[in-house]
Amino acid sequence: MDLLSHAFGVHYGDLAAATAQVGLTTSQANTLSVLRGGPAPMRSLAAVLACDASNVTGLVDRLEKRGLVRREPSPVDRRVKNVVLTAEGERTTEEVRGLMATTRAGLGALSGEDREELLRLLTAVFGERSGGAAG
Amino acid sequence: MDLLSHAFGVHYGDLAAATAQVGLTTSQANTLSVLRGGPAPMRSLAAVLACDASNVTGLVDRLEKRGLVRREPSPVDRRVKNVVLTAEGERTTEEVRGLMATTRAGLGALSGEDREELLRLLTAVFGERSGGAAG
DNA sequence: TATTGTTATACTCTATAACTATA
DNA sequence: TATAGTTATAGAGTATAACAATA
Repeated sequence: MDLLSHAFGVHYGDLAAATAQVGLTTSQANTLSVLRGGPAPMRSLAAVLACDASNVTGLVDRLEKRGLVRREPSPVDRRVKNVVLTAEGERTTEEVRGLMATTRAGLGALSGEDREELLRLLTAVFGERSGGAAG
Repeated sequence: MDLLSHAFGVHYGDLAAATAQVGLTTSQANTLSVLRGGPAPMRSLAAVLACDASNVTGLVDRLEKRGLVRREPSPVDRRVKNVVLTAEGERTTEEVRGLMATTRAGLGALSGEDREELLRLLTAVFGERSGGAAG
């Protein structure tokens, strides 16, 4: 358990460094990561991000101000606003993913077998991965 | 990598839930966790927690206000204040550890062999664990 | 009536810069 | 001069409560 905590701490450091490198917070990067799966209403974002809806307003405000996302009115429900990645938002999202993929050298050093084994064990403990929600 | 992010997200949720259950934030719990290894000057805390020293002031302020830690003047350097866990601080720290140990059912369901294997792989990727710093 | 998104408010975390007491 | 801790300030994340528009 202590080892798990340590691993998570290291990973969080990796993530914070990668996102800071493109001028984002981890929450902002996480939001972009969710939107990589397609547009989502504010309310859905709040559910996936496991935070209050009022929080998403500010989060999207800041991302929108940087031109990374865009609010679009829903064609079917005038209460709803869909949040969409802009072209620059997509680019930035992939940039963070690229940084994360190359940061942790130890992961690349694993043999194919070991990597599969790690995947199996993590899935057994933490369940299936669903979207791209990073944390 | 997506799987790693997912696992970390789940683990962070576990940690946030466990700490919230005793009325702490993850940063506060993390601070207590570090102090479990013994008293530490404000400056050392900042180094271990990887944050600015000014930050630690507020962090310790709030923990002290709740009676979980205590500031003690260093006998050898009058500039230094050592932060020490109080009895209640120790109790709370162990409570969080207990909650974390029992929360993730999948971990307990692993065989002894699998657990050793997971330990080996995580160490290979993220390095040795040092203290009890959770994150 | 219920739901979506927003605003107002408050607390925590975080960093930078300036300050004090001490070394 | 340099270091330890604090304070002032600011921005970001977070939650609760109240609100307008829409369903």
